[in-house]
This record gives sequence, C-alpha cells and structure tokens, in this order.
Amino acid sequence: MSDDVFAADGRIIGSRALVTRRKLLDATAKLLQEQGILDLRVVDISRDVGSSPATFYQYFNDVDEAILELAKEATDDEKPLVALLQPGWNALDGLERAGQFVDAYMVYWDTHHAVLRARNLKAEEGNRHFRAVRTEANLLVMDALQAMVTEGVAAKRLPESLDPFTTAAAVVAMCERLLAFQPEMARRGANRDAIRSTLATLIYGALTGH
Amino acid sequence: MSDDVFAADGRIIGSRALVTRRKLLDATAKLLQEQGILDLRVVDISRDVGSSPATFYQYFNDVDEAILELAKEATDDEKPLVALLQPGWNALDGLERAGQFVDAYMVYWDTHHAVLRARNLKAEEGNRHFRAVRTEANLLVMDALQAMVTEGVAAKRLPESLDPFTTAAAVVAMCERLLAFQPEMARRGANRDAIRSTLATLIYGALTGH
DNA sequence: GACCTTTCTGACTCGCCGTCAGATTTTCGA
DNA sequence: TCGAAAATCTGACGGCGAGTCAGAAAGGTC
Repeated sequence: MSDDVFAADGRIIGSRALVTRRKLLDATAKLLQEQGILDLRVVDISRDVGSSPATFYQYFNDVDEAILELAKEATDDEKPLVALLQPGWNALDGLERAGQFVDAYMVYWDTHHAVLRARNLKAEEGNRHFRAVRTEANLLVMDALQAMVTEGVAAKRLPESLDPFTTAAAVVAMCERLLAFQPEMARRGANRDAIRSTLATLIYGALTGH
Repeated sequence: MSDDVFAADGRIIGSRALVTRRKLLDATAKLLQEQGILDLRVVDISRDVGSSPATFYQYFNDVDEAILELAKEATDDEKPLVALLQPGWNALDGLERAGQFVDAYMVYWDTHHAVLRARNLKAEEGNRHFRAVRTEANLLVMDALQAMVTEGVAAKRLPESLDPFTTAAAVVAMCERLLAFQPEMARRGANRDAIRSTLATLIYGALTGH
C-alpha cells in the first residue's frame, strides 16, 4: 500500500501537482459549502483556483470524484466517535454517555455538513462509490451500536423483537436526519438543546432499555 | 378555489391538453422508477409519450415541476396513515398498533418510493417547493405523533427530556430511512420482518415509554 | 367550408462538459 | 549554466441536452 496520489489518467503525480490538486479539493469544499452541490460547476472550481477547466480534469474524472475524495477525508474524523460507544452503559451514567456521544456527533456534523450532505445525496441517487463510502462511515458507528444492542438483548434488558443491526441503523438515521434538519427544526421551535436531549434520551432508551 | 389545471404560461387548458399532461406525468413517474432521477431527461419523457420536448415545456417549466406534481399526488395517499396514530396506546395493544402503523407505512412507501426519494432528494438539495411538500407530508404524521408524545410526557410515562416535536421527527426519520435503505439492509441480513418488528418496537417505546 | 382557438413541433441558440494537441514550466544530467 | 526530457497546464473545440419561438396542425363553431 502506497501513499502515492494518482492523476485521472493513472500516472503518479509530483509535488507541484499535489499542491494544485489540493487547491482544487479545497475550492470544491468551499464552493460546496457556499453555493450547494447543484450549482457546483467545474468552471467555477477552476476559476476559483485560477486555472483552466482542463486542469481540473487532469486530477479528477468529474466533480463527483473530487467530492468523493472529500467524503473519504471526512470519514477519518468519524472514527473517534466509536470510542464513545462502549458497552456497559447503565442506569446511572447511560444518559450522560448518550449525551456525550450526541455532542461529539454534532461537532462532527457541524464540521463536515456540506460534504456529508453531498455524500448522502449522491449515495441516495444510487452512485455506488458514494454508497460505499457512506456505508463504510455508517458501519463504523453501527458496529459499535449493534454490539451494545446485542448485549442488551442477551441480558434481557431489551426485547428480542429488536434486530441489533436494524436498531443501529435506526439510531444513525435519527442522528443524521435530525442534524440535517436542524435549521428547519429550529424554525418550528426545536432548538439545538431540544434536539440534543431528545436524541440522547431516545438513544439511551434504544440501547439500554431503560 | 378551482380545479382548473394551468399550462406553464398560466392559461387554463382544455380536455385534450389535460390528457397530454397526464401522459407526460405518467411517463415521468415511469422513467423516474426505471432509470432514476439522474438520467431523467426531458427528451426521454417526450419521446416516451411520442411528442416533442417543446410539448413538455407547454405544461411544465422543467422536470422538477412535473416531479413536484407527482409528489403532491403521493401526499394524498399518506393522509390515511394518520388515523392509525390516535393517542391511547397501552401496554396491551400498543405494540400491535405500532406494527399496524409500520405495515401501512411500508405499503405507502412501496407504492411511491421512486417519487418520494426524488422528493426528498430535491428537498435535501434545497429546492424550496420540494421542501414545502415534504414538510407538509411529514407534518401530517408528525402532528399525530407529537400529540401522543405530549400526552405521554404529561402522564409521566415519558421523560421531560423528550421534546415532542423532535421525537416525532425522529420517528419519521427512522421510518423513512430504514425503508429507503431496505435493499442495502437486506444485503446485510436485515430482512423486511426484522425492519418491521424493530421499527414497531422502537416506535412503541418512544411513544409510550413501555 | 371559412374562421378562430387550442395544441403541437421543427429548428434554433445557449451554456456547460469533457477532450486533446500543443504550449509552458520544471527537473536534471552533463 | 545549458539543453533535453518529463511533468504540468491550457486554449480551443465538438457534443449534448435545456429551453425558446414562430408557425404548422388539429379541433371547434357558425
């Protein structure tokens, strides 16, 4: 396994090109944030770094490929979240631990929301590369969640009607959706604290049965 | 309030045009199902009904407008679901009632999944018309859910840390996401029954505290 | 069957995508 | 330092689908 970075045509690129590629990625992230994925044109990205569209195509076959790269980078920041999901939550500390997880998830989402939304959008559209990245990211957290549910079911704290994998998926679904909807929720009176405490309570309930 | 249908330029259309418009809508739904929203080109829709692209633009300003119309039609089929969400679920029948709701939701989703996914996609992309339609559809169910949570909190069956509106949003999130992910879930061992029973259990728990 | 209204379409312009041949810059051996 | 080779960059172009519009076709009315 090497750290070499490849151009769109497969050749290994040098340090000058690496800088150009990085600039293009940063511009992509910036414009994704500013004007959304719908109006993200290769022309604009190129203009933003002061080069021609053809340069962009030296490094990426299309805009999706650049966004995919950003999505992979975002996944790295999700890994620490897993540490907050160790089995053994109890009636005393469980709710607090759930709250800590939600807090960390919120920070993660805040940092990467533009890229994560784009990733989910493309995955939803059926793009298999984005599906793979999303699944990989979700499984990070879901594996840990699943283990907690399995333990809860084994200890008879949770009903057998809960499928551990599906429950884990449901928890991730709640987290992602509520955070993605945050602005709309706020407009209807559910502020960040309400989302935080509700999410923590629901997760605590789903994972421990308390 | 009239039932008149308008062309893209605002004039009221007659019966012949109404038929053409309907054909265009049906073709849009069909192609949306068959080839996804990404490859949905006006040229194809026109060809499918045997007319020219210009005809399409007589009735819709763009493809989105046609999909939006389909999304509105889908919302009508969601209304009956509300009847299944009356307060008063108890420890005896609650789980069964939750199961009935999930069943009905699954049928609804199966019927309209192509359009609903497209609607959510566009809403997610920030299109305000699709946001409005999605919000309207979600609020149908969420209002009922919210009432049940409010009642549960008032009766001390549910903790005060649950914000009723956010909880309702979380329930809708679980339902939509798990159904949208159904094929991917199945590939990982969670079949329809697992999804059904898990969803019913989680909803029952979130709404009644049992 | 002449005239008016509604509906439909061929043909066009426009803008962005993605390519490619060749220009420019950098590297490196002598 | 020089010149050739490699790496990187770009101007200019072909292609495709979106959306427009003037006028053709169809249908209705007297």
